[in-house]
Amino acid sequence: MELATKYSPTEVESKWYTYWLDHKLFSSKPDGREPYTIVIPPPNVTGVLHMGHVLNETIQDILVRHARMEGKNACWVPGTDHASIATEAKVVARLAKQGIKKTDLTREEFLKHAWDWTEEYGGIILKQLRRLGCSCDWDRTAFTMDEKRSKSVIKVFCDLYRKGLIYRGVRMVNWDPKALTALSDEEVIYKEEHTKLYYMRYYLAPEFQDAVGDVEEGNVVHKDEKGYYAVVATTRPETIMGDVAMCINPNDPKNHWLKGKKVIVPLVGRVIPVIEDDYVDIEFGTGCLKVTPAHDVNDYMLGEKYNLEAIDVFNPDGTLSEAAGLYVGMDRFDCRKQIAKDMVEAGLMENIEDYDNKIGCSERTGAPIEPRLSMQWFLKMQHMADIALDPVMDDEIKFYPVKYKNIYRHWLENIKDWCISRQLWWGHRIPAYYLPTGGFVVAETIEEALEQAREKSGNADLQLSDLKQDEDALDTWFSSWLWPISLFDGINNPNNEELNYYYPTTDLVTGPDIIFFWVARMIMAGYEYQGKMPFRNVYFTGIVRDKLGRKMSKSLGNSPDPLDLIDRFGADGVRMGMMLAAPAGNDILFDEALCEQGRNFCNKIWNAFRLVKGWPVADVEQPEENKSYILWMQAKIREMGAGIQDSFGKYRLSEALMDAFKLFTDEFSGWFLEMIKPAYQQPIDRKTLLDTLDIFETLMKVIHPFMPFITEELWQALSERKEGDSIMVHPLHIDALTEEDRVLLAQYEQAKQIISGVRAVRNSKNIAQKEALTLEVVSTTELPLAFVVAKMANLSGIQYVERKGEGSQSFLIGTQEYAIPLGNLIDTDAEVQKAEAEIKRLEGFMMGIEKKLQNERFVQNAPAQVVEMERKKLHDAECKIAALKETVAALQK
RNA sequence: GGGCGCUUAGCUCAGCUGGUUCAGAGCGUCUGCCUUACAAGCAGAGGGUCGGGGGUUCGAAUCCCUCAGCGCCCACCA
Repeated sequence: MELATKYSPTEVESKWYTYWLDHKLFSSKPDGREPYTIVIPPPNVTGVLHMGHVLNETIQDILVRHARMEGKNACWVPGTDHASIATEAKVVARLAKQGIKKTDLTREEFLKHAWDWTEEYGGIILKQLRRLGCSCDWDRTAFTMDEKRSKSVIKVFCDLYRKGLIYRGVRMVNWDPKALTALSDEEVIYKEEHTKLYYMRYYLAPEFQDAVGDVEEGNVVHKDEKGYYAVVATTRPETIMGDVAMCINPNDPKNHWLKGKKVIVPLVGRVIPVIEDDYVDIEFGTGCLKVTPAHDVNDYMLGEKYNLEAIDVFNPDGTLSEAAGLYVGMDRFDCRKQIAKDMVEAGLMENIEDYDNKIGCSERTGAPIEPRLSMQWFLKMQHMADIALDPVMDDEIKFYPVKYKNIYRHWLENIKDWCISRQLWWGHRIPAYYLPTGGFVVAETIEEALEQAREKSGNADLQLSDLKQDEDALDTWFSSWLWPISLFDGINNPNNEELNYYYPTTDLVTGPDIIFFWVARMIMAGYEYQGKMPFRNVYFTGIVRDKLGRKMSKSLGNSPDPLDLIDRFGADGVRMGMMLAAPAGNDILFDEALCEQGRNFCNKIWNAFRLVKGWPVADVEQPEENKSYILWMQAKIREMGAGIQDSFGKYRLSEALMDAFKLFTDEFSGWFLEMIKPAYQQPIDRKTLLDTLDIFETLMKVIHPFMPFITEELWQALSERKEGDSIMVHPLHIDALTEEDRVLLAQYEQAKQIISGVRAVRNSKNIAQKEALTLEVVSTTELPLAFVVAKMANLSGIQYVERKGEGSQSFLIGTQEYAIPLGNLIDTDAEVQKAEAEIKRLEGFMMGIEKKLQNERFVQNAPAQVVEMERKKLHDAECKIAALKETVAALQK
């Protein structure tokens, strides 16, 4: 059958993926083999595949398939994350389009919509992973909110509560006024913003106006016709309604005169005391700080310390509350403008300056965070940090690249308690139940809660309906942190067979952006609940950027659709394109041209296959040369195979791929196939063909982790295979390189250099490959691989001569001279010039070495072999110069 | 404001504990080839005083200091 000259991936890919699924080739069960386990970083259940996924999942698939080719029991567990904030926001937005407000729905009604949405869009991304070729054990597909995972989360919450690690309290938290929920510190992103610094006048209360009197040197006193006043600088004038004090540093000479005084909050008219605390930075602004305990963490701290009232002037949505008294109902930012305007008009604004400020924003909604006092649930983190730090610092868990160890340590050493409650419905509902008489109990089920409640209250008549469950849901990461355990049901069913076999998992592949959200917390949960690490290695990927280094974004339109790329270049091509650009830990500058290279490589493999399959076979004795070629190719595979294996061990996947690419393209296709290629219309002997097919098969296995589809296609076509058989269940064994291999490889290397030398002469003289040439070897020693050189350089003969003939163009490999008789094709002048230039260069080179060797300190201090090497270099250069001089002399005759 | 990392060919990067695997790879570029596997290919070639400056050393891309540029993480200066 005629095969097309171009490889077409589309049908091949869908054919084999279906085949793999039909024969459950990705499925894994505990057995006697060494396990290799990866749990997928669960993508958002409603997400769609983007380039970041392509990178991440390709790496995982390569690692999994590589482990499988090593004969390990590879298990890649897929799943999705309920992503509470993101999904709830999407559902809210969708309902809004239908004219439905979340507030008009009950919790149950809302959750019904959310589940509908999840079922409708959920799992799309998992389907897309199949297009990429991901070899996940799909029967294990999990969801962070499925029954087992939910039960695990609740169980862990109760356990931590019982251990006293979870507590409930009113704290200053990061409030997202758009999503209307509290966030953890990690969910706040600081953004540089150009804002204003407002200098506002706080007049002294009337009873202190006359008390100022004479002030000592160094005080900065403000006074106008309305009296004495202090100046406070703030970026947030809209919070003045919450001002309860003004604070100065006791050691600030310029504000000494304010000590013990009271001032009037501008516009508001409230009289507040001047307090003193050295928290205040003397250098900033005027050294006067307005204290708003309800709206700033530091002010809150001051409020606690000095027992000040906290006036919350905002509603949850960021509008001004009744408590503000002024501007009620206005948005906080509109209010800022308005208040500034009003204050200027009232003559209360001293000055307005431009100011660059960092604003904390919600990671999900982008809304500026409002520090807000509220009742929340927290997890104490010190204990968790204590158990999670050492394993990473001691390399029990290895990070690639290692630089993330430092970042990890810094975070753990400055850990703060984790706010785990979210004012959301989509998520795991907090298993706390409030009693009608006050207080609450925490239990895995409402029945247990009732029991506890009856005991706690001493009221045996309490009914289920008397209990009210906490309205809040848990932070999404409170379920993700259990993922490596909960996927094997290790929380509900401790010490089960699966858990004992697959846990700890082997590798985790993820982005450094979730090192605290997820990686660190999984390590905590791993040690807390299994007493063991959750994974042995963490491979941090880079961020996928466009080829100009810009982040991929919808607004820039620089983010290609992965499925479109797969359609155009094939999944194998896209995988290779992505990996070529992806050294570990570096950002990836993605360029479509790399996928083109991947596609071209597929085509190369395809055509090599066509060639090999097209040869007629003869049952004749295997020629000696062919034996040699095969021994060499096998040695080459052992040599480069070791390098590839080494790269895998260091997670340098782009290097492993590059080596596999070079092995196939240069060594196998460029050299080996050309060596064994029979003469025109001649058959190949059976033994050589079989050996070649065997080598081809080995190469397919080497490449398989990177390009699963084409390698399966060709592996299946290389010989008769049984139904259900696959390349992936035939492990790849590469023997270690032997001493004989090394000798043979060196000889072939030399032969290749001679061949390239001849080709270079051809090129410079425009001599076609078809035209056979004679090679003169200026030596009496025979070339060890003359037949290789003769075939590959198309030589009609090799002559061993004492000196090269007239009209021969020579070249040097090391110190050995070779020449090609060219008759009158030689451009004498040019050759002389070239030779003389080279002589000059070598003479300069020699001078440098001589100088070095004359330096006694060098000869004394440098290791003997280095000195010896220098002497050899000197000698070689002398030989080369001698040969070149002879050439010049001959040319000039 | 603290901490970390990066700067090597036109582009993307490799160069481990200083010395012939030290100046490399892939892509791109240039030249020549439609040679019966592949022009999505083959053969060959050019291209970098290893960010600047200083130091240590017999010897520095590699170690130290410093400057410049870029990037990341953390942090309550309102």
